Amino acid sequence: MPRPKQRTPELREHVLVAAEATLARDGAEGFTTKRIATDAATSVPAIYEMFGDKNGLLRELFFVGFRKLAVAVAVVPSSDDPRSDVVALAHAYRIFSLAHPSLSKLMFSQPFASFAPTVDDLAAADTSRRALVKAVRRCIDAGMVHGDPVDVSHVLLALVQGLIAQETAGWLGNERASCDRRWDLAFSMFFVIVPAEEG
Amino acid sequence: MPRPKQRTPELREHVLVAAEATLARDGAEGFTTKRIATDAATSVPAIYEMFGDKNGLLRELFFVGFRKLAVAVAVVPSSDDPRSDVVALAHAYRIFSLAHPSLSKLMFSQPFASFAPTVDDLAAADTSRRALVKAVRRCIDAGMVHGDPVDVSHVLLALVQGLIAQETAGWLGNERASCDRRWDLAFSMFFVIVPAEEG
DNA sequence: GTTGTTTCGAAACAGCGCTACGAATCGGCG
DNA sequence: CGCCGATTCGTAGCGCTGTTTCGAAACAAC
Repeated sequence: MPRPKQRTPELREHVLVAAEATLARDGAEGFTTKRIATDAATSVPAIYEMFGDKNGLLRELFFVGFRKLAVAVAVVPSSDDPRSDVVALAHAYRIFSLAHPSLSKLMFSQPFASFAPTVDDLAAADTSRRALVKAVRRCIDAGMVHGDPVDVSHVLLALVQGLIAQETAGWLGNERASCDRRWDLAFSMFFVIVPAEEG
Repeated sequence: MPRPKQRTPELREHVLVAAEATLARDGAEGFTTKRIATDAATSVPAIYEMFGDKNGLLRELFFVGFRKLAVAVAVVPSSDDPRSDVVALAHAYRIFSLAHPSLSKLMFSQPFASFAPTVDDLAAADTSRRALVKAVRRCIDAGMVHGDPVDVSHVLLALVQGLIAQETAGWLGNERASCDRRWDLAFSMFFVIVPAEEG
C-alpha cells in the first residue's frame, strides 16, 4: 500500500560507514548531521529515525571502533613469551589509534561533550581487553609481575590510553623516533627488571 | 571625554573566575558564552572583546588550571626517597583532578572540539612537570630506573594522564577502593622490583 | 544645552541539533 | 484510467549556539 521504505537496516549500515569517513576526514568539529546526511546521500531526518539522535550515531561508531580494534587485536599472535605478547598487544592498540585517530579519540577520550559512553557501552571493549588480560595472567603466572590480572590490565590500559592521548595530541614528541622510543621505554619500565629476581 | 570603561583587566579576571565556576558546575556541555556572561554579571560582547573568542577564554582557563596544579605540586615536600617523591607527585596530580574534574579534562583530554592547545600553550605545563622530571632524575641517579629523565617523565605523565582519564570517566572502578588499589599498583609496578638490584 | 567621542549591550547572523508537517508515492478499487 | 487512503519522505522551521554589527547611552568640554 504505502511507498517502499528507504530507511532500511542496509541504509543504516551505509550511513555508519559514511559517518566514519566523515569523522576521519573532518574530525569531531566537522561531524555534523547535515554533512553526514550529504556524504551518505540521504536526509537528516533519516539519520534521526535510524539512530535516535546524534549521540546514538556516535554510540554506534563507538562500537564500530571497538569491533575494528578487536579484529586488530585478534590478529596478534601469541608467543611463548607473555611479556612480548603484552607489548605486541599494546603495539596493536597504538597502530590502530594512529590509523584511526578521530575514532580512537571517540573511544578513549571524550571529544564530544554530549556523548559519554555508559558502563554498559564499555562492555564493548571487553573483547579486545580480554586478550590483554589473558597475556597479563600469563605474565603473573610466570612471576614477571604481581597482583590481580584485572588490576594490572587496568593499569596497562591506562598507560596505553595515556600514551595514545599524548601521541594523537602531538605531545609525546615532535618526531616519530621520540614517540617510538617512549613507547618502548614505557613497557620496558614495567618488565625489564623482573628477570633479575628470577636469575 | 567618553564614558568610563567597564571592560578592564579586573573584569577580565572576574570573568575568568566566573567561567571556572561555570565549567565546574555545568561541565563542558553547559559552558556557553551567554551563561558565563550571566554568571559574571556582564555581557557576551564584553567576553569577546576581552578574550577574542570562546577558545581564547578556554585557553586562559587552561593556563589557570596549570597554575593551580603548579601550586599543588609545589606544596609536595621532597624526601630522601625519590621513589616516594614521584608517587607523591602523581598523587598530587590525582587529587587535583578529582577536585577539579572538568578543569583537568580541559587540561589533559580535549573535551572541546574547537579548542586544541598548541605546543606553545603546553609550555604552561612545564612548571608542574619540572618537579616530576627532577624527582625522576634522582631516581635514575639512584639506579632505580634507566633511561633519559625526560623520556621517563613522559611515560609517567602518560600513565598519570591515562589513570586520570579513566577515573574521571568512571572506568577505573566502581568504588573508591578499587581506584586506590589500581593507582597504588600502577606505581608499584614501576618501582617495586628495583631494590632487589641494590640488595 | 549642544557637540563630539567613546563605550556599551540588544539584536541580528549563520550554523547547529532536532522535529513538525505538508508533499510525494505507492497498491487497491470503482 | 482516476481516485483514495495509508504510509514515507524531506523541506522548512524551532530554539539554541558562537560571533558581530550598530544604534543607543554616557560622559567631558564648551
